Amino acid sequence: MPQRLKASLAPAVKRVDAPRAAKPATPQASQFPSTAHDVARLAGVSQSAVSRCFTPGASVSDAMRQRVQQAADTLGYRPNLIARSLIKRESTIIGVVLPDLDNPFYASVVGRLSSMLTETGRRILLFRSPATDSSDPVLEDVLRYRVDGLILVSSPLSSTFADECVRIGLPVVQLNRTSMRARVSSVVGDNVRGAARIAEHLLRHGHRRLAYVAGQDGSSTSQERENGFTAALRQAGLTLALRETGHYTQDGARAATQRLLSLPEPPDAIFFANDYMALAGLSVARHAFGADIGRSLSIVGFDDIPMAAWPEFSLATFRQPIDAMCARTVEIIQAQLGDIGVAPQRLVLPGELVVRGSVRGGVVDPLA
Amino acid sequence: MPQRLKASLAPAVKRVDAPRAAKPATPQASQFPSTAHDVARLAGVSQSAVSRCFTPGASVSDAMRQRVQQAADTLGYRPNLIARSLIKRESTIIGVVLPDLDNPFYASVVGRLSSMLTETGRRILLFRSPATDSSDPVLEDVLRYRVDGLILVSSPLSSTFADECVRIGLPVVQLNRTSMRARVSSVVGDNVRGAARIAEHLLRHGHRRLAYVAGQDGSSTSQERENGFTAALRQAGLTLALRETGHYTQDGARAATQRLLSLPEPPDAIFFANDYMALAGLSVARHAFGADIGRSLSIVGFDDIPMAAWPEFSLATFRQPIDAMCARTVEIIQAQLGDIGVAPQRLVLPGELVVRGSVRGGVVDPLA
DNA sequence: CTGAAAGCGCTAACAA
DNA sequence: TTGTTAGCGCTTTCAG
Repeated sequence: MPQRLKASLAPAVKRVDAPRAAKPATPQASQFPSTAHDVARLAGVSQSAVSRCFTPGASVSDAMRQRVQQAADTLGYRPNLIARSLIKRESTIIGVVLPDLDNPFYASVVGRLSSMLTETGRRILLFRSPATDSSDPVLEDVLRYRVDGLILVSSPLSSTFADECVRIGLPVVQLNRTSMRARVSSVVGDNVRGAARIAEHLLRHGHRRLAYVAGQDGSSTSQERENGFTAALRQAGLTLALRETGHYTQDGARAATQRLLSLPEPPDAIFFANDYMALAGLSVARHAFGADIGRSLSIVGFDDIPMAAWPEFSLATFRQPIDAMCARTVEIIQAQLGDIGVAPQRLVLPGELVVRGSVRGGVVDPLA
Repeated sequence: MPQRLKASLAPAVKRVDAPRAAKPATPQASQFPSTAHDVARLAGVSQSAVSRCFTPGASVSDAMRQRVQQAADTLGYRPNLIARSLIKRESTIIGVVLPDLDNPFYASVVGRLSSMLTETGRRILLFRSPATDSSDPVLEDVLRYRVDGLILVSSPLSSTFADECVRIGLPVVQLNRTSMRARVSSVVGDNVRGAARIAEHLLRHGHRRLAYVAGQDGSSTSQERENGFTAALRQAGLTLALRETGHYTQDGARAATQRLLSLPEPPDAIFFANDYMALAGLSVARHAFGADIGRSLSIVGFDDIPMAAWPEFSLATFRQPIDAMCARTVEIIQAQLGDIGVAPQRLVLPGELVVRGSVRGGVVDPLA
């Protein structure tokens, strides 16, 4: 609501109860939200009394509360949280930065975070981090809003920026990503172990020519999964045969799959850095290359998004404990909110290998 | 950043340049964001000069700009948008209310809205509307944040609340939903026509026992689609054979599909109120009932989310112009922001029937 | 219990 | 061009 008629500034002499800017004759026409002052005037009480009536633990007489309540109702008064946060130094809004809402995993994360944060009266202010560039400019922007906390979903964080957040006492949590250098809390699934479990399963079922489709180079998540995967291969005396990057997009995954399967010696198993890519890859492999998924070609993802379980895909994957991850994230924010300077936590939550029909040895859906 | 040490309030005598609250000895420990005042002091200029340096069109000398810039840099100063919005009466934040981020259509909408709004420096404050109850309590909450505009994605809006928004001059747009009574702008696809096109196609290909799986009763979108569908049937001398409600959820859609296909005389075609439900329904029909999709049973959705085109589903649908819908929505917000009291618009954007393999007469993917 | 007054960090007249 | 000043709407001492 920008262009409110500018009230002609009062002269140097202070005028208590100065009349507000002239309002249009028609009362229903563009008015503006009424203020505590308006309510106070109507109720014939002080403005601070009004404030108290809207403050949980304040001591107000019943009579006062009545008067104020009624005046507030007739004026449609709603406390201005912007003004409140200025003085309370607490905005009740949490900045959430994420790369992409099209990935169901992220969408689900945001939904859960929103629900959980709402329980303590907080809201999400949404920001998108650029896929490739540094997200520092975005974060710079977030800070201007004086958010109470910052959650970076799968988004990068420079250590200088992390330091800045520490300096100003802003709780920050990286979710589904970490930074080696940045001294901030993070909550991630057990990427190394999960990827190793996947590799072991693949090896156990006779796969020898394995490919990895990375997400974004530079993403800790993708790197850890790759590390866990290749480490397990190494342990078996093997190496990663092929490697592509899908940029965490479905287009990227399709292109990567196409390149892999067009090779003279294509892989006999592909591990994608997440389900979102794996689904796209699986689909292309099956329909564009006629691959016999789960037999001549095994496909595995990571996350266990709902669609992975659909019989159309029956995608083997490593389940991330998404609920727990979100819960822990919110808890860390709360904890740091209450007690500044608590040491940053780096949580690694266990997941679970989910073997399905897209890999050898997987349970084929009896209904398929 | 709540518990800044409360500065002991200054005595009645006004003290210019009053010292701030004592800061911890360790400068890197919990400090707080520096203010324009801090910068001014360090640079040896007035606080308003600092403000000017961060105001695009202000007249500031180069010397001044230099001094201030440097001081600001060393202090890591960032203008407090909360404070700014208080005086500018403009928060640069847009409230977005939506029921569910799990539906890819909504997720995509939010992503696009976010991108488009970001171009004019606005951010999204996210709210979830309850699926069933009135969303008025949520909206009540939104208003406390003094958002510059309000976008309701597929969410209900009472006329009393709509009036309230008009009264306070808040731009509101309903996206993918309308209210008969509420006097607010809305942007929707051509639900009636789209549904009619779907019915016509189905009838033309010999279907006679048609079912509709509604979204949410009370949702204008679901109702319009049903109306368009049944109207087209009526025109052909038919009526809707069966009707279920899927509550816009995949579980609901699966249950509805199960009920329909368990009937002694199951439908030969099912029209789901959106793709999100249709995909789930299609999957269940195929795998749990062995339905021959696109032959003995046709399935159609609405929206044309990306997955509908995947060969696994090849879901026939009516494409909603999601980009245009988001763009129009943002434009309306902008327009009302600039000129209060413009008449509410009710846009109905044309869509396009997308015939695919899930219906008779559909193109079967050659690669399938 | 209530009101007066100060001020959160900022912008915007206005005067110099 | 720059500094002074008066608030934006609210919370919070501090008196009474």
